[in-house]
Amino acid sequence: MLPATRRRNTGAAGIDDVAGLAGVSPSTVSNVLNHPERVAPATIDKVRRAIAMLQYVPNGAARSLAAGGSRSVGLVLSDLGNSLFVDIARGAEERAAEIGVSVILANSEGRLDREERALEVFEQSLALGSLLTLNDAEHFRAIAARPASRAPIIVLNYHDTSALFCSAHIDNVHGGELATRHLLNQGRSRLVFVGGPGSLQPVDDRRQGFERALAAAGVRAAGEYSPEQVNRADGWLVGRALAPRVLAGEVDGIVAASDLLAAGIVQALAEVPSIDLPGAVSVIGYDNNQAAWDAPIPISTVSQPGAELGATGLALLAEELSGEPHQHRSIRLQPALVERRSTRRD
Amino acid sequence: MLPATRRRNTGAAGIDDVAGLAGVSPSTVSNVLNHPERVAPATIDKVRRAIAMLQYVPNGAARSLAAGGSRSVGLVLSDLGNSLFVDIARGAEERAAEIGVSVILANSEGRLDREERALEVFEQSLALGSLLTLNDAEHFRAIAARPASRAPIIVLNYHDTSALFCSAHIDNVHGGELATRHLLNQGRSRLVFVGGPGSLQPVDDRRQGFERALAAAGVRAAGEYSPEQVNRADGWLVGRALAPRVLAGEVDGIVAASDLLAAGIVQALAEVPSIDLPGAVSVIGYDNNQAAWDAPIPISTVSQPGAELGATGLALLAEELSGEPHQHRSIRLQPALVERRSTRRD
DNA sequence: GGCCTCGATTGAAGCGCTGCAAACCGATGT
DNA sequence: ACATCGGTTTGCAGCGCTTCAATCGAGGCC
Repeated sequence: MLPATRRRNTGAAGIDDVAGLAGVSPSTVSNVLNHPERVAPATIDKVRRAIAMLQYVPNGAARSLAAGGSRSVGLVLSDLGNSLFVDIARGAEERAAEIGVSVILANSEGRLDREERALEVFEQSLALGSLLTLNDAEHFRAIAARPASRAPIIVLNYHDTSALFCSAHIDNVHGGELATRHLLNQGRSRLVFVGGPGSLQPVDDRRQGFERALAAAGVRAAGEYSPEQVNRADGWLVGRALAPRVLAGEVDGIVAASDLLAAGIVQALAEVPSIDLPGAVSVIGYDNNQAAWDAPIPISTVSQPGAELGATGLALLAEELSGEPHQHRSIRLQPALVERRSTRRD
Repeated sequence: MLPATRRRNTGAAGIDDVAGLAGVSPSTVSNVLNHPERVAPATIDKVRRAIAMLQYVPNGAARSLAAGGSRSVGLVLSDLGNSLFVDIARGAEERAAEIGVSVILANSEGRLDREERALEVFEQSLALGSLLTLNDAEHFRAIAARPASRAPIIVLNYHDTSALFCSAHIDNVHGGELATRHLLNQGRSRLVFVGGPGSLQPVDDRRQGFERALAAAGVRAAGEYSPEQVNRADGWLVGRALAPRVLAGEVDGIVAASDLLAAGIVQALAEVPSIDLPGAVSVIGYDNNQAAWDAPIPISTVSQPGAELGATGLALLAEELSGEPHQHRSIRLQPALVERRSTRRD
């Protein structure tokens, strides 16, 4: 077991040592660090030199305590394996750098306990605020029910009407429509939707988009499938189940809620030699993951502006922290269709 | 621009409020939080109730300051897009949970400035220590040259003999041998190695393994290629260059330093109809990324125990923090061969 | 019954830094 | 020569918590 804390008195230089060496008061050293504009250039120089000489590293805890806050924001990601979240992190980091704060990350694996734990850690390290990616109503409620934290939370990748938080998300309903309309435009009319557990908001929204697009076109769905998960193995199973229906001409287009799912489906379908893909059936995925790119038959998909989502989240946080009178709001970003071979009818 | 700090006096409950409500002294509340064994059970109960009632959240900065340290460790990852690093994070988190600390992540994108910045942030938030993934000697030197930080640093995915830090890495030389021997065992003898910039230690080690395996078999290499990067596009270019040599029978096996590279090569080769793959040429990658799985022809690869690497790093850190007399050491983990279709000769 | 012991509790002293108001100082205006 | 005025610098009072020595009280022992 680790010792509860580090030893005190690590012999490291403190602000007083720097002040002594530079021949100024500790306050001046502090000012050099935090409000250089108030300090005469010559003094800044002296102090900087002393800092370098002593290899002084300010104690962040003391700083945060005295100042009442830090210069970092937390970002809780629900799936590091999904490039969407990596993009979110990149976008947030870029925007953070612009306004001079740093981003610290945590990985929740989509588990509520870990989401809460991460928020707690961020709060305790006095983060200015936290961005949290969420994808399910139950988690949202749990987070909303938490004792109001000191620092604001921005919810990403989830939308609701409660206005409890600022939030930003990508329009999955529209994304679902985009994918579905793409197939309809190619003359497909016997479409099925394959989505994971309906409790995941993004998946459910995509399904709604699917239905909406069909309704607009006056077409009836040829079915919906809900595997337990949205991964490749489940996609493969669904693909197996779908193969006979494709052969029977009952299904000529498949809208999948994720690229992994789509990749599994394509793989299963490709194993049946008599199925011509994409001739007889179009498959479209969602997310624009590497899986879609890499597939034997590159898979059409809907790409999400992850970096923009991260940047937007950070901007919302900055806005909320700015001190201006603030009204929670929700920003919606739009996904885009990416056409590849799995939906090309030559 | 953000305000430098949060407002003071956020009306949130403090330890004194809890103490007041529970009818004990602040010290006792602190003891309940940090040394419950010193407090009478009945008192613990009272205090816990008061904490819940007031939704008290201890101020981490004050805690860290007073205690001289926090309960979290930092982990700087160089490429969130590569599943190896995600695995490292998972392994480290799991091990951290076991010993009751939390892991905070930062993404360096393999850039030195960001590596340093992240370490700084971790230090300032008084992390117990940091794990840092590194992959190039220049960065290693820069980190080693840093003013000695308060908290220990463990280097991951890089090895050296300096014993400046504890470190853990995966034996890339052996991995390279594994890959190469696999091709040799299948009767391939005209092998080329395709690796990225030699400055990347993992890539260079894999190349060494390649050479060592050839030397042991008494075979001469049919060439080495060093694209700028180790991504798919560069792989594709190399594949193009290699195609005529494959057709001419000069090359019958390709050892690539990454799966992305291998995927690009396979793609380029597959575009030449007269090349039989894997009949005429075997291709093997490295990393066991999704790219290898997903490829039109699934690519054999070398899988790395990323989670184990992360867990090992955390164990080393715990050891170094334990206070026992400590000697820096370096742990080497072994990769494993994963056979797929790209090297199957039927 | 008085004295000692030991677990439980407490008061006070910081942890290292920042913010603020007061102090300082050379320059300017009259 | 003196009051005034910005730009600089400084001393002081905490930030909210932990720690440690000191205190308290209830048994236990002779």
